[in-house]
Amino acid sequence: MAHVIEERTPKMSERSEFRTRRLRRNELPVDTVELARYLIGKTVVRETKRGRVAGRIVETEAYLMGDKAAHFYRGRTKRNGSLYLDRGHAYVYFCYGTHFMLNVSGERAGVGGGVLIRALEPVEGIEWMRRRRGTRKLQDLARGPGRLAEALGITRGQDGVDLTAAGSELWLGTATRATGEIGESVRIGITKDAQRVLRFYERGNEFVSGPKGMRE
DNA sequence: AGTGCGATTGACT
DNA sequence: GTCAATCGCACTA
Repeated sequence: MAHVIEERTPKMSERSEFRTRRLRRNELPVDTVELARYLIGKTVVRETKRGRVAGRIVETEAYLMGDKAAHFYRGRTKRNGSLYLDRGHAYVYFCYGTHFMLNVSGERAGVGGGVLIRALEPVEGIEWMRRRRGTRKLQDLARGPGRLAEALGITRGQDGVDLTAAGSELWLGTATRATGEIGESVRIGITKDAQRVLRFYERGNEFVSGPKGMRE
């Protein structure tokens, strides 16, 4: 078995010496909008047999009760049930017949609320992200909700996973470094309740999705 | 049982 | 800039 030894010094984003710890449920705000802000700078970690893939959250959107753009606007259904689990559970939605999207439930059990994770700054397992995504370009690995899910190998199989449970295959971790200033804007790609300011992102971060004006 | 469409992406003019 | 891909699900009947 031949091994290729990387001789150059890895870039900061490729080092796996960062430290992160699984967030406990009682550390998560009990409010979807607060959670959407809180999650900026935190990590999403995916554990597989092959190893760990992780990224730093740089963009989120909140979906609330009474919000026409929310998947649970018309009530609880077979598909959206995970959005009614206690805060910190995964809701994975299959969209356009091609992409999965990762959300984190944001309220107490029985109340609907979700935070869509829209973009990650790759932190660990970058070679695995490249293989899953079929591109080398660091900026395109997890910039956008569909890309992010693909990079982490997330499918409906992860729907309902408790992101705070010990040993879960997918979890939320503490920040690996200081979080920058948080910007706000309207949400991307929706048509109903489109004027509401419920998108949050780390200002100036190159891994945030959307046009230039929505990243600064 | 049939239908319309969506919290996107990548390829192409 | 435009546009097709491609599927499950919720809604109508």
